[in-house]
Amino acid sequence: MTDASIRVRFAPSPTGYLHVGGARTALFNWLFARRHGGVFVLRIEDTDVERSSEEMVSGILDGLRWLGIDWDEGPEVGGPHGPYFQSKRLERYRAAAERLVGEEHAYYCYCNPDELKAKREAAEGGEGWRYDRTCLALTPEEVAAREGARLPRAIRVRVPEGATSFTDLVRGEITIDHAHMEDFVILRSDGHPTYHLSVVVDDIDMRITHVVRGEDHISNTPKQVLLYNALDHPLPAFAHVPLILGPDKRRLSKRHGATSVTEYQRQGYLPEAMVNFLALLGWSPGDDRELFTRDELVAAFGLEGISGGNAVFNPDKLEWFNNQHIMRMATDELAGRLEPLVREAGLWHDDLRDTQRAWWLSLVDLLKPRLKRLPDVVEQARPFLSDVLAYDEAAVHKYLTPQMAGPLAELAATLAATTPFDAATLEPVIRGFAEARALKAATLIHATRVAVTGKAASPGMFDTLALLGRERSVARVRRGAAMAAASVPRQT
RNA sequence: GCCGGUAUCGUCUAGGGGUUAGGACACGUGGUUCUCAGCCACGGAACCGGGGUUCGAAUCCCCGUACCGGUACCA
Repeated sequence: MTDASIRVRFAPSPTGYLHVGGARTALFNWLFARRHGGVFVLRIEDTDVERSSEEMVSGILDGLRWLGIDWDEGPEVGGPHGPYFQSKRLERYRAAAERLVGEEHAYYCYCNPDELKAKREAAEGGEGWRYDRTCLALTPEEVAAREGARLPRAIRVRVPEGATSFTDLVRGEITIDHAHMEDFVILRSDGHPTYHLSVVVDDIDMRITHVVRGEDHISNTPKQVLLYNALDHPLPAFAHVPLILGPDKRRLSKRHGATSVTEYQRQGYLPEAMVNFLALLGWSPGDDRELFTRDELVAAFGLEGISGGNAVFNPDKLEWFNNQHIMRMATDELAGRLEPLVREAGLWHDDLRDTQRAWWLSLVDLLKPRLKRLPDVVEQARPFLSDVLAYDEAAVHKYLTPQMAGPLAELAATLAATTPFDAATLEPVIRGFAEARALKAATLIHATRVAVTGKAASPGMFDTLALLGRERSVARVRRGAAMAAASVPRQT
């Protein structure tokens, strides 16, 4: 088949928000489609009416959009093989199920679900029990009686003797003996299809060529293969990707902390970083590259690179990716993403958009390598954006000592006279100033830092002063001098 | 229980019949330096166990073990 004919899909069930596992599956499908110039379909599997909801659908769409995973067919964009909500395709499933009954690949089952459940539980340990085919053995009279009594009926597949094999692109050939497969329900008595039916009917209708999904579906695949065969339709290619686990190697769940993409968005992760990180969870380009742009991922992606084992979600590495992507992002773009956060913190003023724009960009540049997450900008930019300094008590005590009062006061005067007020000019001036007073430059700089930022850590002092400007620098150093003079020497 | 899958540093992984088993995160130590971050260098750290095949197994095969998944009128 040609590349352009490749069609893949992501088919989430809207019973929760988009979690990282689903996002990773969506990403693999999307990367595969984009790599081959194929089509990426988004389909909502909302046949479980009890657990599905509209809000969840929009949450999932938002999550995908945030990650930059766009779909060629699906909700909101439509497409030639819609509708893309399973709840709107019920007739398709019913027709398929009835067809299978007509062709004797399936049969009606009038068994009461509660009774079946009881039988199941009554069986040895409740495990391994298979449907006893009560309804397959029904005589025409018995069937007529049940129909006459208007008993609700489900449709079950008549699983033949034998075994089913299929080739998984990640794991090779997989075979399962039908002895371990019961006559599974494909249409519930309420007329809704079960997953096995709807997924197969839709994948056929939507011309899906490659089914790329989580490993949790691997055991279900033989059932679906049976359905493809019964429906007389060729199989798509299957690729089952490993699952994402928590640090305890258990399947990632809420108790491991944040599991929804929205949560990571909220915490200040870049979608670029999330995508990069997720792509490398269970997939490898085959070489030593780690940092990828979206386009580079598209160019490098292939199903062959998917590994077999499950992968533990490592938040430390995600954070590293985030910092790396922040550093690589164009300053003006980063500034744009930072703005809402700064605004929210009450530190924004509109001059930063026009007259002060260059200054704001310089600040962002300075902070770039220091941001692990976007919100880190608030505390780090605060000394630059506000004149209300929150002095770190320990830092004040350590560096704004009485003996620094004099030097700081003099430094303020020196700064007031330094021109131009830029880092290159300030550095020799300040170092010379310290030397002239037999002070270690470091000592003076530390004191100046606390005076000017209130903290023990900040960007380089000369850059900091330059960015602050002469006026604010002088005022803050003066104030620092006063604080130093007023501080009580450590008693020992 | 039964069925299926997986197994390389703590974690993500590359590799794969003969390699000093490579990279990344994290960690540790240095360096750059005014602090922090970043950056650079260095370091510790792995082929689940047992059999077999082979001149040679971490790699191929079998068994075991562990873990994950499935075993529904959930998806």
